[in-house]
Amino acid sequence: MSRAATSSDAFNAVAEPHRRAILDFLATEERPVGEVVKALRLAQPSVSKHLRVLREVDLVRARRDGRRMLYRTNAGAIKPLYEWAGTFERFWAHQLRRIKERAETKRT
Amino acid sequence: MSRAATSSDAFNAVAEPHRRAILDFLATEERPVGEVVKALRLAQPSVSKHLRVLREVDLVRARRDGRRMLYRTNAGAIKPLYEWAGTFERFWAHQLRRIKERAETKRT
DNA sequence: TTGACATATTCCCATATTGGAATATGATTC
DNA sequence: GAATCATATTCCAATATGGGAATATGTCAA
Repeated sequence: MSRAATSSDAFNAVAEPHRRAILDFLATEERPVGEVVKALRLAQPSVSKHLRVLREVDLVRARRDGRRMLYRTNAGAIKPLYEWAGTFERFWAHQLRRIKERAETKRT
Repeated sequence: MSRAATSSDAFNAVAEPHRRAILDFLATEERPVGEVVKALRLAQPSVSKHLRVLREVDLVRARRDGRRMLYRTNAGAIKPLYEWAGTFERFWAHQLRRIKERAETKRT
């Protein structure tokens, strides 16, 4: 084994800037692939591939609509990420406090 | 150009599970590399490499203490991630509401 | 200075990843 | 069924990544 087992999880999926853009774009309403292509100015296969990655970790969901596929962001799948990051909130709050205190001390 | 320019940002850095573990471990207090090695049971060079990546995006900070280097998580650098994820909060809230409403409807 | 300890870097390998081009699949309409 | 539209998949090339082993660098102690 030469690399960590492909942890295809939400963290991995959102590491790619284009994929974050896609999630943003599909957050408000479902849209066909073609619109993502136009909006993000990416090649169609590229978009399909990103959507596949996102779908595999349930960050987007899809349904067929005639010849089109409608995708939308499944915001719930972003929550774990939000929660992980949130566990650090108290630390950055402390940091701010410390900085403030240091400023006070200097001024005094 | 065959790959997206190495977007070495916080999103990328935290995509790696070991690096998230390191951030968790270094969140409460600064510690030398050796302790990270022991705690996470990784090889020392591996840890040094991960720390380098984390340091390059300011997710950890380091200072020398004699022969040791003391690292600690810079929680503030996680904030952008938290905020990006947070922009989806209202969507997952809506989803929950929708699900609840659907349940109500069925029951009625 | 030498030796020991702590950490960082380099080299190599295997695998993963992204984009582009070409092609395949699915669904609709005629 | 044939043509067409929309999307997905495959193949390829270039590059990135992580682990392991070996080695380099930096710091302290004697």
